[in-house]
Amino acid sequence: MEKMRADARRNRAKVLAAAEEAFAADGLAVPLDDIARLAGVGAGTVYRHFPSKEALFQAVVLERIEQFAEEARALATADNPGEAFLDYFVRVIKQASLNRAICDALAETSGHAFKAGAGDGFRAAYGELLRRAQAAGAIRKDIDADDLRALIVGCLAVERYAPGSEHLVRVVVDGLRASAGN
Amino acid sequence: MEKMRADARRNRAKVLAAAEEAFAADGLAVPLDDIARLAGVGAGTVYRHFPSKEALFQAVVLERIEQFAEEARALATADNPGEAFLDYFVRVIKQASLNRAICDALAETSGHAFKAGAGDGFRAAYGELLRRAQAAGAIRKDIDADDLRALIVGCLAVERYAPGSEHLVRVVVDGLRASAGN
DNA sequence: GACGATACGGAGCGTGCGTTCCGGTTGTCA
DNA sequence: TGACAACCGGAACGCACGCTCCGTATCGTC
Repeated sequence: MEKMRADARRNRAKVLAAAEEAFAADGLAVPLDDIARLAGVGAGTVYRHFPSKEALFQAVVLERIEQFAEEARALATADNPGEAFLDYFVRVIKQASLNRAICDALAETSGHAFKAGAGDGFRAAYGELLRRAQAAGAIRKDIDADDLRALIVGCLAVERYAPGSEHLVRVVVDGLRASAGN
Repeated sequence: MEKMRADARRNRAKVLAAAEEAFAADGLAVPLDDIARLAGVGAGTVYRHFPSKEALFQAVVLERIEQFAEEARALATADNPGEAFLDYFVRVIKQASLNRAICDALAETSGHAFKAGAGDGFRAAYGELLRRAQAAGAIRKDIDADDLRALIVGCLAVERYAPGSEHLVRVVVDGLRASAGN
């Protein structure tokens, strides 16, 4: 991984960049040949660097998910936990809706992808944000971190079905406030 | 359609029944050969009765959608428009979440399916329910019928990601109440 | 019962995609 | 600079699926 030949390292980077772009545009559905062509590389070269299309997808996506986790951790000490949480919730949805790779990754149910602890940092981070907002009395208490992820997936589906309708996310946000149900 | 041979009519019914079951279980993704086998019929026979897999899917799904529309029309004169609307909203989601064919049909974006007026009865029916509930001051006024459909699609995504979590639908329901945002 | 029309079944075609294989090329190091 | 190992490209394989084709079986009718 470090003592790679120069061209190998170069090609690996090109593949990653191409995959990032292609997956962002069309999600996991993009054919691997398209990624290879976009990278200016043969399909075999992709497989020399990544054991499968799925692995390449995860390599691209995990980095981005980790960015989300980082953002969440930075907000963990915010003055207003309720605001911080809701802003974060909305921002994640807005960002993810611009990137089909992230959508597909978050919606991944079968678990064969991020089961092995990957993405857990993300979960822990927004879970903490949620807990603080609930403790501050800003967010209803009958939901947990997993529920939240499900809601994010749902909002992404809404955004995909009716692009650019942020007021629908606001419906969910209003439903999350403590004043609503619970 | 009427002067069909007896076996043809029989096989058509068998195909429809099999398709209903298979699509309900796995949505549009189910291979057509599976439907044929389940119906005890060759693939060619399916194509004699339906020009394409998509057409068969619509034949199965439209009937069901029309049931939803009927239900909505029956509720249009209910005493409490707010309650009637929300109950209907929840019931549609609950029913649809048990049937992947319906989920796929409702989430259909590309429009090549129900564009030609099909399913418009459904839209009109729940639109009317929504309008009455809004007029009664029970539901926020910044959403329309299309928004509602998007929310249904979102709730179905939630239900698919986290099966059996009805309290998440309640989050959306609470967000829809007039007391929430608007 | 026999004949024409109609319908049936399932093998086969075309396509798209993930993955593998291998002859040729290129980087690296002595 | 020569030689070996690492690497590359892209043709080819296997598989799945939508759809078609055609020899055969079945139905309706006289």
